[in-house]
Amino acid sequence: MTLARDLLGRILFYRTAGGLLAGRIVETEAYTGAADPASHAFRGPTARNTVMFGPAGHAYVYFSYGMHYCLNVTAERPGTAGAVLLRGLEPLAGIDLMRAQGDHGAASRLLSGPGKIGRAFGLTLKDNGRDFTRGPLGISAGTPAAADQVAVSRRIGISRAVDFPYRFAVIGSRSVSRA
DNA sequence: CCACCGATTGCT
DNA sequence: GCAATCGGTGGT
Repeated sequence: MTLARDLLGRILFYRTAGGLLAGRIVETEAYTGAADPASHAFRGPTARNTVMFGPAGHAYVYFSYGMHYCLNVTAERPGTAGAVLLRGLEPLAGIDLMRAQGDHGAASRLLSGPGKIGRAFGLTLKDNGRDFTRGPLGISAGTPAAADQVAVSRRIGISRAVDFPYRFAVIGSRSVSRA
């Protein structure tokens, strides 16, 4: 849970063949396990959510609505499910490469949503399970968001556990998926 | 094997 | 407000 808040302000990067892609994390959501009906891990381990039950600091990527790939950072120790969905980032590097994926909107909106992050970064299931401390995907320190810059609210797009205050966003950022 | 439905997005 | 699009999941 604390990871979701702590990731705000940090830098997600991806070293691709074409160049470096990077963005400042400004919106996240926490998902846990058996105590969280909205989590993919709620009903226990399955082929899809295996990574959520593994060690912290790995990428849990899932295919959504038949067309989007969404990225999470695992948050707990082996055996305990937990992940943080990255929902919004402010583009920092590789904006031209992100646009090459087909989104030609304003730069500040290229990564304003979990599906958009997957699209701009070219994420697929090949990225599922990647270690953020090793390999092309990583997270660097950045400048952590101050407590008074963080808004806590309900998660978006779920139908169960709708009142859990597990969404964290940097106040005022134009790269947050929605107000 | 089959039917349901979603941690979304973009257009009407 | 709603269609697009399809694999994961759970029940028959």
